[in-house]
Amino acid sequence: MISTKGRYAVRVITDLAKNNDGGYIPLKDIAARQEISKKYLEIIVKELVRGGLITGVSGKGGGYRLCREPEQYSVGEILELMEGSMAAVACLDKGADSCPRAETCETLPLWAEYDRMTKDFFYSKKISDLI
Amino acid sequence: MISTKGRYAVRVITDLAKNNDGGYIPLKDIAARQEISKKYLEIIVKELVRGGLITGVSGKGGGYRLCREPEQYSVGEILELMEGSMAAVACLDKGADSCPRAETCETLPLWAEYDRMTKDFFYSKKISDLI
DNA sequence: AATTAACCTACTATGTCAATAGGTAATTAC
DNA sequence: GTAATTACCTATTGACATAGTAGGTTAATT
Repeated sequence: MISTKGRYAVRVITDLAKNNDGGYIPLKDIAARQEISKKYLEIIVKELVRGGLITGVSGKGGGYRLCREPEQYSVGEILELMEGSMAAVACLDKGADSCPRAETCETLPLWAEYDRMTKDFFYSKKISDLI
Repeated sequence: MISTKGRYAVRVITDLAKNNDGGYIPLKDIAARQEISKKYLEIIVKELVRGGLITGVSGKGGGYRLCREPEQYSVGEILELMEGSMAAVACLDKGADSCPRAETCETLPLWAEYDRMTKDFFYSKKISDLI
């Protein structure tokens, strides 16, 4: 299940795209529009900044801004950044020591197919599709 | 992410389908073949029995058996039984009090589309496809 | 009666989720 | 230079889920 962090992050990026006026948008405004606690959003935007998806500027007139055009953000990369991984099962997670049963496992191909489908879906969805 | 309970349950059903000889298969054998702790599998098969997917018989010569043909088991129903739900996001979970922002939420249609795709995928996959 | 195997209740360590709290640093307006 | 604004930082917390383990009881067969 997709966590609030991932979902809220997509909403933040969407909000920034929709309300872009060329300047910086304070988190306070995003929190108000999206009806999400500003305190919790801080955690999320911090990771978005660290991941290079948005930039922040302190002080009066400061706030956050997208780094690229909305059509260049895929939902997939946002989710992957926030959730750490988009793997459907532990066996397919990055850094998962390859299971000794992988060769004979009858279900692994199923999970792999689902994993591929999920990634294809979210990486092909762009923020511009949501506005 | 799909939990071990869900994944192991699919492996149990698949194992029962593959090793069906008309009789009952003791959990000990399944545990040995699948290399999963018998103790943990007990929890899983108990739920499969309660959900009406398999039947169990105690005593010598006892064990577990499928109730239907392998092609009549969808992976989706197994996962839904074990995980309690297959909802991709909390907003779409059964029993979720409908969000007041549902009408205006820009991301809800995205999650709903993903949710549908996931359910379609797993409900169309049958155990017979895995053997 | 002995054996086998399902069935049952309870417990537990670990980790993640979804936040909250309180403070510091940077930038601008006056 | 001071006040206001805003990002940025560390730490903590309660609730819940996950992935099991432990030990015992009932049921059926040989």
